[in-house]
Amino acid sequence: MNKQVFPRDTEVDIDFGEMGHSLGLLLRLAQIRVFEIFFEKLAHHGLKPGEFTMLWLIGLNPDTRQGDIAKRIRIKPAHMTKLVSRAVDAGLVTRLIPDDDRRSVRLRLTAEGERFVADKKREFTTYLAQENIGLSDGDFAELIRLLRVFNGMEDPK
Amino acid sequence: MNKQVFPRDTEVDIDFGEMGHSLGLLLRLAQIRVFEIFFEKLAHHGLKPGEFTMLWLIGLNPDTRQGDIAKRIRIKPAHMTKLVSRAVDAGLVTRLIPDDDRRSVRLRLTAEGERFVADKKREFTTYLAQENIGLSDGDFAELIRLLRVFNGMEDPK
DNA sequence: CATTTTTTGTTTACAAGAAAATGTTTTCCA
DNA sequence: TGGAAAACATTTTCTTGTAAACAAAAAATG
Repeated sequence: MNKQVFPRDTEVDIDFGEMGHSLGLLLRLAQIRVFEIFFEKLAHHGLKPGEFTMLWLIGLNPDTRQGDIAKRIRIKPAHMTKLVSRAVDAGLVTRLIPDDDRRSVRLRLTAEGERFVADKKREFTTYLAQENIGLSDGDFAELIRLLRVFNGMEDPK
Repeated sequence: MNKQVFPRDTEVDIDFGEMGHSLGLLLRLAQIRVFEIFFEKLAHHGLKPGEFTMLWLIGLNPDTRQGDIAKRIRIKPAHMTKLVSRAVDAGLVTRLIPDDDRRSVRLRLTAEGERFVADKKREFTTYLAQENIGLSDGDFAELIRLLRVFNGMEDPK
């Protein structure tokens, strides 16, 4: 139930020195941790985090240009093309090329895509259960808040 | 100096919904942000974050097995081999194969490597100056603390 | 001891993602 | 208007990192 928080493997006891407080390194380690939990709990859906996020955003913002979606989640246009193609192939998304600007591509979920996102939504937003993260509710909320400020998504309180 | 007068950067105002509080997404966005600042300020050294971190750890923990270093910073053995080879080619690191266990590879910095790390250390630990991150000193410290707890590197206060 | 199993690192094949080049369509402006 | 520039998405090419197979050495086992 209460997973071990620190001794992940055979503790090798290597000194990080000041690097142990490097934001870049800490973010990387945290992200790997989240990935592990994600795949451990949600791998059976055959989706990767970014893929679900994209579907989610398309669902919330139908008929948005794919480039705008990409910009928002910081993925490159080239990569976005691939993700969208796969989602289209999977029957979850459709492309619409509007007549008033035939350069752009607008996206929306298919009926199946809507169903897919609705079905999975709960699981994908709650896979980080408290027992896995070693943070109190308050600390968890504070971590989210600070990251949001850092990312310019929220004003400091 | 201020905003563009012309319709630049058409901020498209895309709704994240609950995803805007997803730890995974927030970590990813934060990491991209840190990378950008890193390359903006330190690209001229021709080093990537992970490469410097590896040198740093070898310096602090001489004669450690390369696999143990890799484990600590969560990079895969295959990738570690490449990083070490490059560092050896660059004359910054030497491999030692101890007689008592000839499977393992121990690493240490060369004199040049020591000099390199010492020279760059300050810049690599302070590139995230306050103007760049939008967090107060207190919030920044708290963010570091929470990430350390999340990563099992520190007990909750 | 002899042989099986485990540990450790390397090599090879591949996938994810980014940069650069390309092809359209639209906008700008002389 | 008509040509140049910009906006978008895609295709191609490259880098980075991973997984899987492999090789060498050490430990375990009977």
